[in-house]
Amino acid sequence: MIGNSSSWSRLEDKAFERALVVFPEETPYRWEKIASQIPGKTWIDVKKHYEDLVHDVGEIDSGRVELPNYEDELGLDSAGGWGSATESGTSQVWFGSTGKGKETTERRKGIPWTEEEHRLFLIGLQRYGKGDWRSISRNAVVSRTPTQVASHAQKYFLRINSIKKDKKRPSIHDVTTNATNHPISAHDLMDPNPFSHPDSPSAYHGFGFPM
DNA sequence: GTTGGGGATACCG
DNA sequence: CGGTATCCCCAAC
Repeated sequence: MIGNSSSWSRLEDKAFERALVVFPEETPYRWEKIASQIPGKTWIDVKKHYEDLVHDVGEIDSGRVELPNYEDELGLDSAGGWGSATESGTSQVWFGSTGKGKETTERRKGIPWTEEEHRLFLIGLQRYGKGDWRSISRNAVVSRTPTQVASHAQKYFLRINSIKKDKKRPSIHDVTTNATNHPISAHDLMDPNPFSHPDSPSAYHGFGFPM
C-alpha cells in the first residue's frame, strides 16, 4: 500500500478544497463527486478528510483562537459558531438601483458568505496563518478576493473577541489566575506549518501578479 | 427611530 | 499589501 489513503498531499488537498466549492452541501452524491476529482481517493477517504478538517476548524471557532493576546480558558464551547444560519434564498444582493441609478462608482451590495466559504476561510487560516489573505484567497477561498477575505476576517475576529469578552465578563478575580495553568499548548494554531512545506504551488513567490 | 450585523471601501503605514 | 476606520444597507429590536 504505497498510496496510503490517509496521507493527503498538498496537491490532493488543493483538489479537495476546490471540489468542496464546486460541489456544495446540497449536492446529491457529494463525496462521490468530490472523490472523482481526486485520483486514488474513495468517497470514504474524502468524507473522513472533510470531517477531520471540520472538527479541527470547530475547535478554533469555539474559542481556541490563535490570538496570542488572549489566553482563553473557558470550559464551554457549545456556543458553536455559525451553525445557525442556514439561510437559503435570503440573499438578495445587488444594491437597490434596479434600473435607476448610477452604475459608475456604486457601492456593491455585498455578497453574503456561505458556510462553505467560511469553512474554507478557516482552513486557509490554519494553513497559511492569519494575515496571509493573499494565499488564502488564492489557495483556499478561491471564490473571494484577498480584500474580501480580509474584510471577512476583520468582522470574524471582531465577533470572536466580542463573544469572548461577553462570556468572560472580566473580573479582577480572574487576573493572571489562569496564567498558572497552561499544561496544554498542543494547539499551536499559528504553526508555521507542521507538515513539510517543500512544495511550491507555482514558481512565483510574490511577484508579478497585480490582482 | 435606534441599534448592530455584515460586507465593501477609504485611509494609513 | 495588510491593518484599521468608516461607510452603507438592512434586519431586529
